[in-house]
Amino acid sequence: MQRIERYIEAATRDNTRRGYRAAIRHYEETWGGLLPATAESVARYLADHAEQLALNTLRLHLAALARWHRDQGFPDPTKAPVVRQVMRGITELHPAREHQARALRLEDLVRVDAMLETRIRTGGLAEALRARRDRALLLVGFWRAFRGDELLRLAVEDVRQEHDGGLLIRLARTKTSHGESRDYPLPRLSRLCPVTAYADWVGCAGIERGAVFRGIDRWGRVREQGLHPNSLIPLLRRLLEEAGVADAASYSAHSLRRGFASWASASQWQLRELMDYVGWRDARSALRYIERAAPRLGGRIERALAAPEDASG
DNA sequence: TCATTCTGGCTGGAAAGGAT
DNA sequence: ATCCTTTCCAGCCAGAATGA
Repeated sequence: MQRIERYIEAATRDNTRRGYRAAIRHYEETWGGLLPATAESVARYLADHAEQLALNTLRLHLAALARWHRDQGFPDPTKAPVVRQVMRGITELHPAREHQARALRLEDLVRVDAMLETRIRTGGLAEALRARRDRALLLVGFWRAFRGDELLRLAVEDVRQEHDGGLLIRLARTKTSHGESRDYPLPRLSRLCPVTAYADWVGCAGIERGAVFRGIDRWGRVREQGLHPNSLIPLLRRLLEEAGVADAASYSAHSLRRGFASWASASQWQLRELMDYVGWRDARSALRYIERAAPRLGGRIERALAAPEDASG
C-alpha cells in the first residue's frame, strides 16, 4: 500500500501540488466557494476574478478544481458548457499579455565576464573563488541555454570530458522530460569559454562530487549543498549591476536561455538546429524567440533582394 | 553579507483534443 | 491527415522575512 502511495506522490511535482492547494484555498476561503462545486458556481468564480487574475492563472485554478473533483470521486464541474463558455468569453474580453524574460545580450555577457576575469586575477581569495563560480555559472548557463533549475541541479557526476575538448552534460530530469535522461554537448570556445570556466571553478573549489554550483560564505568556504533555486536571480542581477549593465533588475534566470536563443537566431541558426540544441520538441517554442528577432528579418530580405540567388531552401 | 524560506501569481511547453 | 486550440502540470518570479 505504502508503495502505491510513494508512486502516486512521485507522479506529481511538489510545486504543482502547492499551486493546486493554493488554488483550492483561494476558491474555498478567499472566495467562499463550496466543494464539491456546481458548474454554475465555478462559472461565477471565474467571472468574479476575470479582471484581477491572468488568464493562465484562471486556467490553473480550473485545473486544480478539476483535479480535486476527480480525486474525490465527484463529477467534474469544470467541463460543463457554462464554464467553457465563460472561459471563452474571458479570453475574448481580457486577452493575455504575456511577459517574457528579457534576453541577455552577448555584449553584456562580455562585460560581466571581463569584470569577473579581473576579480579572478586581482581579487582576494574568497572574491576570486566567487568570481570563478559566477563565471562558470554564467557561461555554462548561457551557452547551454539551461533553465535555472537545471543549472543548479547540475552535479559533477553528470559532466563528462569529451575527446574534442568539450564537455558532455547528462541531465536526468528537465522540465519536460521525465523518464529518460538526455546528453547535451558543451563546446570549447576560443573566448567566453564555458569549459575552461567550469574546469577552473571545479578545480579551485576542489569539488569532486555533488552539486557543481554551491554557496560560498564570506570566508571563502564552499558549502556542501548546491545553491538554492531562488538564489539564482539575485545572484545574477547583482553581477549585471556590478558590471554596469543597464536595468539589471529587469533580468532573470531565464534571461540566459532567452539570451542564447536570441543570439543563435540572430546568428542565422536554422530553426531545426536551435530546436535540437536547446531541446525544444515543438517548433513554436523556438519560434517565439525568432519572432523576437524580427527586426533583422527586414535586413535579410533586403540582402536577398540585393543579391538575387537560386531558390534553394 | 550572502544565502534560504515562504507563498501567491504567472509563464512555458508537450500532449490531448478538436476542427477542417 | 493536418493544423490549431485547449489542457495539464512543471517551473519561474516577486518580495518580504529570516538565518548563519
